[in-house]
Amino acid sequence: MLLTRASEYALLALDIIRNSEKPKGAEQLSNELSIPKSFLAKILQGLAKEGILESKKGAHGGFVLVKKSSEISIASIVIAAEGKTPAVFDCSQYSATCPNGIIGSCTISPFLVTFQSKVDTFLQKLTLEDIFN
Amino acid sequence: MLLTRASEYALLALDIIRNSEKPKGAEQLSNELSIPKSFLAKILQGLAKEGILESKKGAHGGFVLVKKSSEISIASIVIAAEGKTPAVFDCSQYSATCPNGIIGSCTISPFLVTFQSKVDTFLQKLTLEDIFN
DNA sequence: CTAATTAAGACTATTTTACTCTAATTTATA
DNA sequence: TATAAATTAGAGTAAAATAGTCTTAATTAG
Repeated sequence: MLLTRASEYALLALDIIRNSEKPKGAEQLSNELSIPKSFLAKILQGLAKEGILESKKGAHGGFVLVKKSSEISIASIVIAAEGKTPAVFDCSQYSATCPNGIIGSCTISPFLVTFQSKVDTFLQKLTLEDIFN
Repeated sequence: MLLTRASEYALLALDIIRNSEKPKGAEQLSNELSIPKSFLAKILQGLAKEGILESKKGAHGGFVLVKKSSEISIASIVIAAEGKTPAVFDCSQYSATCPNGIIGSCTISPFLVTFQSKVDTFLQKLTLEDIFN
């Protein structure tokens, strides 16, 4: 799977947050979505670090969107949620056992690069607004 | 990751097989590629079951291509190697814990369907010949 | 002050991936 | 026909990634 539950939860939460006037707390979101609170909280922290959400601490705190939905790419959300770009196939993690010995120089490398860039482009062009309208 | 090592090994092996006149054995392929023999053998068995390779048992046996490179889609190879279509995000495996309760009816479903179909189309249109030429 | 909330990070459980191992079957060829 | 070279099938295992939990600290509205 290219995406994990982190991306799923991030997108589901962002859809609620963008439709809310007031900050939404992690607990409230986890209840509305029926997903684990501590896991969601961590994902939301990641989105805040990447500047997608603003987090407000303390009573009546929570998370709010920083930018307009149309200015937030799905790529940026997924990267923030997963902690890395979603990889079609990650050669680098196998560097020690790469059959060819040299990452990026094997016969399938051109295919992988093309495939990855198709995925990247698709996610970069799509915005939060696009997918919920 | 969308693809696993099974797809990587399948593609690397197919590139050698298609350039060979005689059947190529699993052992020979695993030596040439420096990848584990028993794992590769299992992957090749999968390709044979799906009709991508023909397997010849016994002495001087091995694997040969059944069709022309230009008639073998990357999609069919990956499905044979992985045992399933590579999924962008697999809701069904989470059916018990789907936040929405009903698979395929949540707010992100349209996005996932579109994304998946982009990936499927890309892999279906590409052939073995395409990626090695 | 205090209750509500996020922040950070260590920890754990579950699932998937990436294999291995063994025993059986098939077949070219000597 | 015996034998060595090969695939076949399936159970088993080790390592890594995923999907969480838990605890403690920091912040802030009222």
